[in-house]
Amino acid sequence: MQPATLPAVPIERSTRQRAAIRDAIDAAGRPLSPQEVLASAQSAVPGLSLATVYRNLKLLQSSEEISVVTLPGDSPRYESVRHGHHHHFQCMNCSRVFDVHACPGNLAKLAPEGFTVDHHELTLYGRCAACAGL
Amino acid sequence: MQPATLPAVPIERSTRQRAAIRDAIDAAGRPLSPQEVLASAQSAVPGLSLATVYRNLKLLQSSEEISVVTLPGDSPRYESVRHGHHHHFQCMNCSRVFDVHACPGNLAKLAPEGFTVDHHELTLYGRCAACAGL
DNA sequence: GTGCTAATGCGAACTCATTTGCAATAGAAT
DNA sequence: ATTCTATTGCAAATGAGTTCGCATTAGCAC
Repeated sequence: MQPATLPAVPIERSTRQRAAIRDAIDAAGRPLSPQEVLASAQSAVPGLSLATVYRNLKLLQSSEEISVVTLPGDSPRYESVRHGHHHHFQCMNCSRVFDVHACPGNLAKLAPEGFTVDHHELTLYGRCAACAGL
Repeated sequence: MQPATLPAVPIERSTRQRAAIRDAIDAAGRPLSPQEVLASAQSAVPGLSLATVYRNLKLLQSSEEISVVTLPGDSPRYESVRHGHHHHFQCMNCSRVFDVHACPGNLAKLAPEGFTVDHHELTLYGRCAACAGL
């Protein structure tokens, strides 16, 4: 099930924490888990807490700056909404998730008779460039 | 991450409960959640408990009779190993999962340079035949 | 600078799927 | 029928991820 898009709600104030979280996600170029966001944003704001990461992930979704990426059997990742339609690759060694800017397309015809297809998710599994030799 | 295939372990005894669980999954023709397995198998064994469903799902995996289906952002489903390589469709209305016996194929080339692709998962989302009109 | 209150950090609390301890039940070999 | 122990049902316990209460801090409008 895909999360319904929340109505865009303005964010009241700008804080160092929020900026660090937003920057971490924008800079990553791949979907980050809350833990990865925390680790990355803590280099800008050392005292940053995981609760604040979660609160801001929710706010940034509401303000339509980031979107959720759910992969099979794994907890959600977050990425900038800038990336258009694309898919994901998960490394079987390091578990990191990468963007795949390609799409087989025209998948609606794969569905059984009488089914309507709204969207799709494709996940590739294998070794990322860094883990390929291991 | 894909679960490693466990070494096949023989099941010791045959019980009404296990037979009902196996039958429910074989008859479904689509991946069932533990709750769905419970509901279906309870028509054969009214007193069946969810703990027994979980225990048998694990056993039937070990004996390589069923396999796990993990969908983005949802808990695992189970299906008979008989089905070969295929994909899934999840209804956005009733959340049920159906098999899609088709595959876009040749997805390895979608991955970034230096990445190796081992396997893939594709999930279609939309309305199943029963929910299409709603 | 002052005041208002959104936002934060902390730890406790919660959710929900799954697992486990234990006494009772029931396959199946004898 | 007897025995051995795998299996079951129940309820309590787990575990990972996420949320919440509350006192404190810090944007930002004035």
